[in-house]
Amino acid sequence: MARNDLSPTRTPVKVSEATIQRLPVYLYRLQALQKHGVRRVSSRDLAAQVRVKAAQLRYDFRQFGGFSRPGQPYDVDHAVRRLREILGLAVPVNCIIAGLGNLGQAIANYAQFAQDGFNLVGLFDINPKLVGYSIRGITIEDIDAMPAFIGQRGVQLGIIAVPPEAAQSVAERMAGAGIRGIWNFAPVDLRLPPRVVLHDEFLSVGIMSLRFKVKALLENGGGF
Amino acid sequence: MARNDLSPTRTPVKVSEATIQRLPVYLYRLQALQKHGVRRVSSRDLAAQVRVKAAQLRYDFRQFGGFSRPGQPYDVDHAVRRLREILGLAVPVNCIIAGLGNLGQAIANYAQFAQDGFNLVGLFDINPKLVGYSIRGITIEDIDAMPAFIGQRGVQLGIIAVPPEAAQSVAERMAGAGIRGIWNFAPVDLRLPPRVVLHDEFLSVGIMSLRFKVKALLENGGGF
DNA sequence: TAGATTGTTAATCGATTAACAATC
DNA sequence: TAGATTGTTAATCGATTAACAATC
Repeated sequence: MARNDLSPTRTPVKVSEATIQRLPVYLYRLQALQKHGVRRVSSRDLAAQVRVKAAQLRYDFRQFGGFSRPGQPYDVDHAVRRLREILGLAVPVNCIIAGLGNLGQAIANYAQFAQDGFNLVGLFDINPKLVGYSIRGITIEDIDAMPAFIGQRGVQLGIIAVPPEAAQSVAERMAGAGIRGIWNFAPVDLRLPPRVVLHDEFLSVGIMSLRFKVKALLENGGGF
Repeated sequence: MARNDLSPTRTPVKVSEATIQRLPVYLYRLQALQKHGVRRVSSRDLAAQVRVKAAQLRYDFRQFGGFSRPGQPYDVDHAVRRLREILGLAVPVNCIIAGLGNLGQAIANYAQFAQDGFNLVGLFDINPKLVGYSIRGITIEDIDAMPAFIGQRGVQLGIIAVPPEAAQSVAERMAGAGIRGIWNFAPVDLRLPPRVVLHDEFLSVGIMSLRFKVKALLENGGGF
């Protein structure tokens, strides 16, 4: 493939899940440096701050053509721009939340998302007590209104925070209405057409694996 | 190492992070089968349901001695017991939450945790408007009361849901008071003594990686 | 220039998978 | 028994890392 082909950043056909998960971590750290007025940072320093090896960070960046030139540390502003572009944060997308129990409300109230180009445009629930109630200026509607809303507003991402029993049905309605990606908090293995990207966020997995590691540490005093 | 050494399940010294993260997923699926009255399940079927290869599931189980014998499918009840034991869910642990904004409250209200042996015993916040308020029968106390509380109640796990700026200080106070593990929701790279296990739960990473995958899918029509 | 630092490659490491003997 | 299925090993695959030439 030619070196400078067309658009500033071509997404490589194959990027590992591990790399994808590290990109937002790099971005967060770089934005924190930016806030502190840091202009340039080496792969060694940045990597140490997010607990990865410098070689890994450079290898990750290189998959998108690299962010600098040999001998020159990274320009913080430039790296932030590149990462935001790579992750797609530069172009705002419309999102909706299905399920406004405690977790759904917490997500809806998380203001940071707006800054990263996640436009929350709709909230849906099946509970009549919640329908009509507003969060951050958005009125909760009945879940039956969701499919039409997705089509009309061009909603790309759906967030599922409904109880496990309802998750598959909600996911199917999202997929049927043309949604592109689903961020699923319900501890259920959803079945979806392959054109819809699924990202599971099983919080219980987090605390259970923490507990396993604590147990292992106490038992063998280090390592797992 | 001898085959049947002592306690029913010895935790191997080295279990990969990937395996650790899959154990709770197996457990959830098996519990769902249990609820549906299923008594036995093959590695092939169980693996398909959680979208892993059967060989991987067997390899995961084998790290803890295996859950059955050649020719015999897994006994669902037995596998559930083994997994709960392996993960340490059989022995209840005391947990606290620091930070009761939207996210902290959502976690506090998540009832499922109690069933998995996570006893929520304390809630702490710095905001005087929240102190004194109760969630699920637990009164929110001032964060300054946290260290003594950890020692007195033998709290093992701390959940950090405070703003990023406050996270490092809260984490240090938890660590100083003898906590064993921290489940951190603040998008910050915490520095902790190695005797404290840290599990980061950066929700933004989830939605950002979802967005990246959606973008990649639209650009190259498949693969990443 | 000399020291620092990136991009890049090849070697290493570790996780996944296929294959099959042992067992029900 | 014959078919199904696990435990187990070795082969494969992919991710991480060390090393260094190129460049500032």
